[in-house]
Order: sequence, then C-alpha cells, then structure tokens
Amino acid sequence: MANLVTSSDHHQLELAGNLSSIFDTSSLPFPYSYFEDHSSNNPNSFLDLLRQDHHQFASSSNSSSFSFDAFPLPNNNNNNFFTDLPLPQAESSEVVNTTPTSPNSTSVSSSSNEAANDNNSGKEVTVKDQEEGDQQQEQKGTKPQLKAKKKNQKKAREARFAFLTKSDIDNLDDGYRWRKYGQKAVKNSPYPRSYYRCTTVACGVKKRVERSSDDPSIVMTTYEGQHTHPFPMTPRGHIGMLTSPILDHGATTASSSSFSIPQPRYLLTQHHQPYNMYNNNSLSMINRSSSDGTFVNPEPSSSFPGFGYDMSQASASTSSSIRDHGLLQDILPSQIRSDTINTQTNEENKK
DNA sequence: CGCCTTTGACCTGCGC
DNA sequence: GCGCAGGTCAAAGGCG
Repeated sequence: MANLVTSSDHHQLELAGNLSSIFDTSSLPFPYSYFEDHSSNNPNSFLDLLRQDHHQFASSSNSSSFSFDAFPLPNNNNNNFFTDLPLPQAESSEVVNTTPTSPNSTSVSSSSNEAANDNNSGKEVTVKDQEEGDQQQEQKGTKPQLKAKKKNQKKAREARFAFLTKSDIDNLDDGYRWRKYGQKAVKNSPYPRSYYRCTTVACGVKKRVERSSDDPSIVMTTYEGQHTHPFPMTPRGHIGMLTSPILDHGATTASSSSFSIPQPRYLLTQHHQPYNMYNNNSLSMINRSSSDGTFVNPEPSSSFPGFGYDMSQASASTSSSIRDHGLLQDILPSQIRSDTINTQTNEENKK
C-alpha cells in the first residue's frame, strides 16, 4: 500500500489510546509510542533501514553498541523519549515513547505534504512492557511443565516490547527466524492475531502480530522475552546479516562477543523516529545532547531494548553486579527503573 | 525432507 | 460454575 494515513497529533493520541486496549494493557507496563511507515511493501524494510542507519551507528562513540545514543533527534521540542501515560491500572509503570518522527524516505508515498506536521509522517507507536522477566526458563517443556510455567507467567511475565508499524506486511522481517504457532481471532477486530516463536532452540522469544482494527495499515507487533542467542542465528533469505557493516561496526566498537540487536532498528532509524504522542514531560528519558540533533542515553551502558542479549552485559567491562532487569534495564535509566521496580515490588507484596 | 503455515482443539485466567 | 477470550498445542498439509 502506497498510501499513508496522515496523522495529526490528535490522531496519534487516539491511536495511542487504542493501543492500550489493544495490547492487554495489564501486561504492558511500559507502553511507549513509536510509529513507522513500512508502506513500501518491502518485507526487508527493517534491514534496509538498518543499513541506512549504519552511518548513524558509526558515528556513535558509545562502545556498548546499540544504545539510545544512536537515536537521531528531530529538530523540534518534543524531544522526550518517554513520558507518562495515563495508566489503566496502577500495577504498571507505563511509559510512552514520545519522540517525534522525522520524514521518512521510505515512506515517500506518505505524501510528505500530509506530513504537514513535518515530522509526523511515517510514525510508529511502540509499547514497551517490562515485568519481572524470568526470561530464561522458557520453552523446553512437556505439557505439564508448560502448564506450570503458565501459572507462573501471571506473576513473572516475560518482558514485552511492542510497537505499531505501518505496513502491508504482517510479519515484518526483523532478522530473526520465527515460526508461527497459532492464530487467533481478536475480539472487536476483524483481523486475527498471529503468534510466532523464535525458531532458535532454547530461545523462547515470542511475538504477536495483529493489525489495528482502527487502521488496517497498522501492524501491531509485540515481542515477548529476550533472545538468548546472537543475532541473527540464521539470516532468512536475504542480506548476509552477519557480515553486515552494521554488525561489523558493533562488533568492533564494542567487543568481539557482541552482536547487534535487530528489532530496535525501528527505533534507531533516522527515518522512523518516535513520534511524540504526549506532551507530558514528566518522564523524559533522553536528552538532546546538542544542536547536532543526537540523543544522549542517560545510561550509557544501556543497550537496546529487548532483544535479548544485553550488549552491556556481554561487554567484559560491564559489572556483573548489575542486576538484570531485562528490557527495563535496557531502556530505563536506573532512577526510573528503580521507581518502576519499587512499584512492581509493592504490587507484588500486596498479593 | 525439512521447515513452515494453517487450523481446530484444548487449556487457562478472568469476570460475572 | 459458566462463558468468554487469549494463548498454545499439534496434526495435517504446502512449499522449496
């Protein structure tokens, strides 16, 4: 589909609001927004974007590879990456990514004029969820084991990372290999939700993909868990990921044991910057470092969310004493994180 | 033949 | 307890 929906700020807000309901908000303590246009019909867009971002990364001096440092900063005032979101339930510490987007070359069709809001074309809305994150003991279960695990899931759910993407393609290529293991009709939505699992043995990462009932051109993808293996295990069909300059860069600037993390490419691309859906600045996460328009990660050791393999941990210089907070650790500064954790702990104590 | 998708059945949690 | 909805399993079939 070549047509992009022009979204006003107001529209964005609505979208975000819907997101909360769409994404089982009870399990999404950290929804933040992000919006990206993949209307190019190119299933490889992520990878393309990744390549495009290469220079961005290359210019990053941070040795911990993918971090927010790589984030481009649009020239407008909405430079908060995370802001508070009205939460449906106190249980979660939801945060909204509200960094504005910039015009995207891949979303040409988005009639950049519509992007009258300049930076609003090609938006992506992401929702971040982080909970306890008992990542590792996933999978490998007999049925009884699975059931037992499910019981625990309620209390210690996998870290989740969700986002909205404008695309015709449901299963966006993020570099990992996924096996579809289920599909379900979603209530109040004409579009089914698909369930995928990472095909790598012992990697229990899952992702759910569904289309927004409000805007069919929007694909909502929710990742759950962290990859326990380097990325990508097996390039699928295209682009030799392991030899990509990006990875080379990551490996050389960080450490030889490092590898690049895929998904966040959405977030990293200068063409798909997060859109500031809320102007609530109470939880600003990323500060503009200077007029050069780059973000500075408040926590330099942070790596990109989610996608398993925490680069900072992989680094020999990283203290092993740092508590692993999963995705949360990757995204939130320690301050906010501790707040969140306290909140979670309190919640748990109540139970 | 291996990998993947499809799809109906089953399980579980939750609200009433 | 019942019904609903979400999530998962696993057999069957397709495809390269």
